[in-house]
Amino acid sequence: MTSGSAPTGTPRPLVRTRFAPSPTGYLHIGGAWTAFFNWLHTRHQGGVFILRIEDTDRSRSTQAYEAALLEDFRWLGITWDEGPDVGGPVGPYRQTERAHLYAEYAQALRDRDAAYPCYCTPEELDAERRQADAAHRPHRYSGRCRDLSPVQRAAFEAQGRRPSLRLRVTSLSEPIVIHDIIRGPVVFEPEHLDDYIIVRSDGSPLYNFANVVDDHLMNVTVVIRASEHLSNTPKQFVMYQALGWAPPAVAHLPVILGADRKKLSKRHGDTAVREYRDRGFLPEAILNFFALMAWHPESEREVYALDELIGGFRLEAVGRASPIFDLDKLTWLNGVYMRRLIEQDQERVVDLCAQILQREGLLAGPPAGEQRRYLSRVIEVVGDRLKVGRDIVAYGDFFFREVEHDPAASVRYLTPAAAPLLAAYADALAALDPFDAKTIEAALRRVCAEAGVDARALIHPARVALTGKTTGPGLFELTELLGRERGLRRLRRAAEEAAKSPTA
RNA sequence: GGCCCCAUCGUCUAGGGGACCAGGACGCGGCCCUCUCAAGGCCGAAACGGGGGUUCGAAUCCCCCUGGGGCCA
Repeated sequence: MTSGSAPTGTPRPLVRTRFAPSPTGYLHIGGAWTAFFNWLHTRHQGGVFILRIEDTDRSRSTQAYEAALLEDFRWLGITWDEGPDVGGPVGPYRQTERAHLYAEYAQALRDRDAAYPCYCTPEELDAERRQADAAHRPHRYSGRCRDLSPVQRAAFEAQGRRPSLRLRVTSLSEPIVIHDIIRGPVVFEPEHLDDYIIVRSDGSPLYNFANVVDDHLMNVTVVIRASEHLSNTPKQFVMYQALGWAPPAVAHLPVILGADRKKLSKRHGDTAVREYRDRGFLPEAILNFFALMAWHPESEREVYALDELIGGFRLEAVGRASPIFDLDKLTWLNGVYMRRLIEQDQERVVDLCAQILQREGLLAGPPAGEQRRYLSRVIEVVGDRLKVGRDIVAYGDFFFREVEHDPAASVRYLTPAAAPLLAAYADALAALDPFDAKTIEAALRRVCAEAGVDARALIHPARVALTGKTTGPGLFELTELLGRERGLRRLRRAAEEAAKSPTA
């Protein structure tokens, strides 16, 4: 920034957004997507993105999950400017460390009589609800504690009752209109609101209260969150009024659905970002894929660099309909990025595959030296079959362990007719010099020509012999990499097996 | 059950009154390439949920219905 430049006119208010996860599990695809749209909008506007930890549910929140959350965001490349680890001017950034603030504003509301203590027991409230149900009326709190006298309150206290705190919702006849950036005006009739609890009898604040206090104190200017919170918005709107604060702008994103059109959950398979990481997905592919749900950048392309996404992002243009999570498309996109990476930054692919191979028990530890070069060659040979990291196992496991013949492949190709061909081929390879893809191919074709058979009659059995499968990398390349010794052993073993195989 | 949201190919989407007998992508099918599988190339099937309006004209605007979803209970 140039120090000499004079500011002109009113300074543009800085955009401040936040993502506020609960550390009760691993980062969810839906949460990551929501955070990403927050992040895109903020980076587009040159604003500040805040990470706030909503850990008020102490029974389910853990430090381990919080650490995992931060780790997953870092892995994705979603960075925050203020948060529990980096701090910031409006901290702390963990709700459990902000208890004094909720207490302070709860007291302020009480002092102003905008909130009142409610002594109803769960049983009494339950009875109210059942009555409403029986009468087929929507249940709202009766408000029986709304106008208790000091004497009545003292009497309840004397009984040992601990009050919760309820917001006195001034029942205006005016509808509440939320101007949602994505959805436009959304109207809520006030009679559906009741005096809701903002602090439990144990003193812990409820979501709609803590959230409002935090967003306001953290100067959040736009709340971008999933539309499952849309019905909470009028409650919060009333809260802002009670506190005398101006509410932030809101934008409600649609909810990501599974193939059955239900909210994406564990039933649909992997929903944690971490699981995709473990399967060998690339963060840049995931973000690119995220950008294609409920939004689409400019042109008729699917692949976008991150700075293009930031440059072109428009919150108002985000779709209102819920997208279905399409794993096929993510996998395809990951393949696009993987192929590019093999060309441009193979070391990253090596690291990715190494981790997966270790987890599968196919590598003892992080590969170094000769082993690393070998893995690198395996990746080249597997080539564009590698769409996700895990494919290294599906296509290249035989490079790291003994072959196991797939039964169906064995029945089909390791036949008595193939046995002499495999044996002859093994003999030919034994004498080969040099031992490379080119000479290997020539040797195979020679064996077939001498036997008067099509090359396929040997190629397919040889692949099964060497890899155990009917699909995979080119036979000659993989044979070269496997090496003469292992190649001969596998071919001869397969030749024996084929000779003993019953004729079809 | 109450409140709210949503609706273009199977899926992600473009489109915002005439440019649309609706474009792109994934997936699917066929062909080419080829030692298989991928990748790549070419071709193809595939959608405006229904009904009323408004308008000279509606995928686009309005209403109703239907369907789906979310929240609360």
